[in-house]
Amino acid sequence: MSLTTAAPDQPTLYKRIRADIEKRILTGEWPPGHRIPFEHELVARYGCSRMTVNKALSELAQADLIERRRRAGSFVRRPQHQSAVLKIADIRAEITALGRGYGYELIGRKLRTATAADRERLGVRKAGKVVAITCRHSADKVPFAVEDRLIDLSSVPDAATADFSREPPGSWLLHHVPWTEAEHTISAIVADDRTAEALDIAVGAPCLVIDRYTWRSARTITAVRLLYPGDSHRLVARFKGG
Amino acid sequence: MSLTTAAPDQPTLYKRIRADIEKRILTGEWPPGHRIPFEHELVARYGCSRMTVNKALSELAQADLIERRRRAGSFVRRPQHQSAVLKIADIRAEITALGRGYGYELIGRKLRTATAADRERLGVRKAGKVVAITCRHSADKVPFAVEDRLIDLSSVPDAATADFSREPPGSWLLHHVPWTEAEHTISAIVADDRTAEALDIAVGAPCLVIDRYTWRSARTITAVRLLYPGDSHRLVARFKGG
DNA sequence: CACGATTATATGTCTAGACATATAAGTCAA
DNA sequence: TTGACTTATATGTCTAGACATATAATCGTG
Repeated sequence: MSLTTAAPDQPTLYKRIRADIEKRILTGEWPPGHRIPFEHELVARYGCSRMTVNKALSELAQADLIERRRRAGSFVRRPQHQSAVLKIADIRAEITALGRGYGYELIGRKLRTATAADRERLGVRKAGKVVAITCRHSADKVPFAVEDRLIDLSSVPDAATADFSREPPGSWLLHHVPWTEAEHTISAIVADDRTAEALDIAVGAPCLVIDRYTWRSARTITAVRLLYPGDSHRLVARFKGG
Repeated sequence: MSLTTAAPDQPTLYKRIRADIEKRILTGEWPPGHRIPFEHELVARYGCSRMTVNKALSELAQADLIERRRRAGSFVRRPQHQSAVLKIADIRAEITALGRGYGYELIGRKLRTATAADRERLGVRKAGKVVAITCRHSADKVPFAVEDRLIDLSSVPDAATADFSREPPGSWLLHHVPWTEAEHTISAIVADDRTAEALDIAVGAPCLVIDRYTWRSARTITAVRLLYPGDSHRLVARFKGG
């Protein structure tokens, strides 16, 4: 072991500049609207080139913490309170992350020409073929969620022959259709007879509903409705901003 | 009007490079795991300096579309399906965005020393002062949501004297406490007597519940519970990734 | 063959310039 | 006072280099 103290593992300069400024914004020292120092002032303060401070400021602008205006300068933005990052994990991953045993059960699978209701659910015009799947996810043998899914076979032909009796359709799609976009709608209902039975809860008990509609470059892939017992399941979203 | 066609307003070079690569990833031409060309290859292809392609690749890495490994290269990442951006707007903004008339009504306001229940809800140890507020938001005179809020006065002393009879506490806090962090929990319940009356729905009807806990550099600010009629209100989240 | 040392290489960061461009601010005329 | 024109300036992008650093691949040795 050397006698000289090892230098603390300093982050790179541009990261330090970014962190310095971020701290002042987050603590309120530089409130919304405050003009942060010009690039050339930061260059002087940190003794580096403009590209270095530019990289720091560009990243802050990308994170929506500051707004950069030509000729005017860079300004602290007002907090962006309207968006939160909601973690919607794969159900299997969610359950195993809780340290519980994952169980999957296929309840029904039908291959059919899309009905009017199917077409509306998938948001398509043409009456192509679809697969309708109903299944149940459980944690330690206790029902965790029931899934009701429609897959558009004109976009994912392979789904017609996939074996969903072992593998959940969500996982299968994840590995066969990369980089989709999706829209989630969250609502609440009370359990009807069928739902109550599937989830092993009382009729009239609250259920949290997640409807997910997934597409890939303007092509519909799948529409899924997930029903969770409302008093047990909780979705947690964290975000930054007022 | 000139006879020469105006040049299309080209984006800058690094943006074009980024878009080119992004397109190949999103269309599946370069699937997850695919090694994208080395920086020096892109330099040759686009006839620019390395800093330019580096900027494009760095942004793709920041967006989690690619992973960069020293000595090995840059690789297309697997889709990050687990996070969605959930828009949780200010209720007033949400209602006016729907083109409906916003209404606000203060139901109750109490200033008290934190009870044990208050302390647990706020996640604090000490029994300081708090304000408890109950209010209702409506759209075109129809109840839209009821709010039940607790504000920690040791963090936000001004809230003790703020007038919440006209301004909703959410808006007030937004303008007085910038850049907080928050955690949302979403669940479902059925309406009890009081909730049913406040929302003008039937007892036993489903309600969507959002619990939001807000802090600022380790200091609790506020805890709020929002109750929405479950069959009418819908939260929409969009995201990218499988 | 297993394992440690060496080397090659792709990315990470940085510099000291350059020109482009949007726009705030100033100037001047109607 | 108002509107049109000019100018100054901060940011946006880019270059052609440089050295640092992590690590995949290779080489040597026991």
